[in-house]
Amino acid sequence: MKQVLFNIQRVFHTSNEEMNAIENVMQVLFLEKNQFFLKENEVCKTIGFIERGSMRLFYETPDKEVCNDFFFENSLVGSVASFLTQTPSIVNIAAIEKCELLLFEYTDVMALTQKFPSLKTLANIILQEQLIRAEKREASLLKDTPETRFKNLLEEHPKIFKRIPLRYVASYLGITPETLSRYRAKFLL
Amino acid sequence: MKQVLFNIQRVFHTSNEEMNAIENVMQVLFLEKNQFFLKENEVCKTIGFIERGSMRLFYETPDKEVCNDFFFENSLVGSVASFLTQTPSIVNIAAIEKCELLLFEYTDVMALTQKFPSLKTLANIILQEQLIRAEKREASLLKDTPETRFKNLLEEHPKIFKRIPLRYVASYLGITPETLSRYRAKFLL
DNA sequence: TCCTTTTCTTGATTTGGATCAAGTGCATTT
DNA sequence: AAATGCACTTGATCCAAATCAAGAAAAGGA
Repeated sequence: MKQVLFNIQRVFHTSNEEMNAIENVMQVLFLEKNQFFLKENEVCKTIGFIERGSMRLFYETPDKEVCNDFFFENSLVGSVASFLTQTPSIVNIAAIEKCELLLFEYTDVMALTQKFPSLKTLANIILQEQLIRAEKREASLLKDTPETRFKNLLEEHPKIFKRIPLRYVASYLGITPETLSRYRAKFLL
Repeated sequence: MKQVLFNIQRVFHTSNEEMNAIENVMQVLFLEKNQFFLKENEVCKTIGFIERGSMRLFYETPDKEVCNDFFFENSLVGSVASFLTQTPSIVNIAAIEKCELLLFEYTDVMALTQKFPSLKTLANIILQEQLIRAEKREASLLKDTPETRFKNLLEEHPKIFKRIPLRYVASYLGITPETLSRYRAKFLL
């Protein structure tokens, strides 16, 4: 069984019937490095779970790309805002490494949660996690210095530095690659 | 009838039965200037609609307060993340001006949306707005310079400069009061 | 009202990170 | 193995905003 499904069952104790229903609507998608999952102004029609690989969420601006988030195995990927409202996305999402994704169509997700109210809990938890993540990130961008953000990221998600090109990490921290390089030197990384 | 209820009905065409149900569980709360609505580490047990007044959402840090958002008439106030999960909040919310709020308990909201599925649409829209707001703010904090953020805020929400003490606005923009003061002078405000 | 306190402004100085500019290391291709 | 192109590092300079330091102006309180 797919890793993600296994974890869903382990955490949410979904019934066999529910698991079957989920598996029936699920699609598998492979993405090559740098391939897009979602482009700005497109509606996010499917939500994905990452089985293997890593992705990044970013904004295009006239002069640069701004990287806003990273996704790894076992996490949800997509613009929750665009998916829920079925309106054009303001963000882009692309693969950093080769990825294997499990996809769920909007209509299928709605039908599933309609049929199995208990799955709504799962949907709600996902939503809440997004909100909490956004709240924390907003706070960090306002109250922490770039150097503090670097140290926090290093402590909380050291694997990011192993798997993600540093220019994306720099963008995520809101600094230039040069500054990130200097922080790394300073902290003997 | 309360302004907020009037607007809900106008936008969502809620039935009389639904409006009565809403009014029955609704409580009114008056807050004095600087009074807290929600403190860090408390669970956000009620969600409020502002009938009159203004409020701010902020974080405490060892050396300073960081203001993250403002609320005015006709908007929802509370930590959506804490309210939905019924877990301790990481933010504080307090009145800036005298406020009149309409309160809804968590259990009442759940019961209402259970009984009237159409009200879920309303709840979902509120949630989506939060997500979109957070997404945009995150993007702005990463990609815009402080001066650009100032100009955007001035254009989109000029009333903030009229009603909110400038030190809170500075904090919201992620700058010092001195810098905000200089921007204002520069743009002849 | 006057007095106190807080908030906002203005000026001088400092500083952290950006920018500009080479250079180094690594992978991919030929 | 040489050549080409990226990604990253390192150094020098510059600049926007922070900090430090007085004042001026508003807001509250007696």
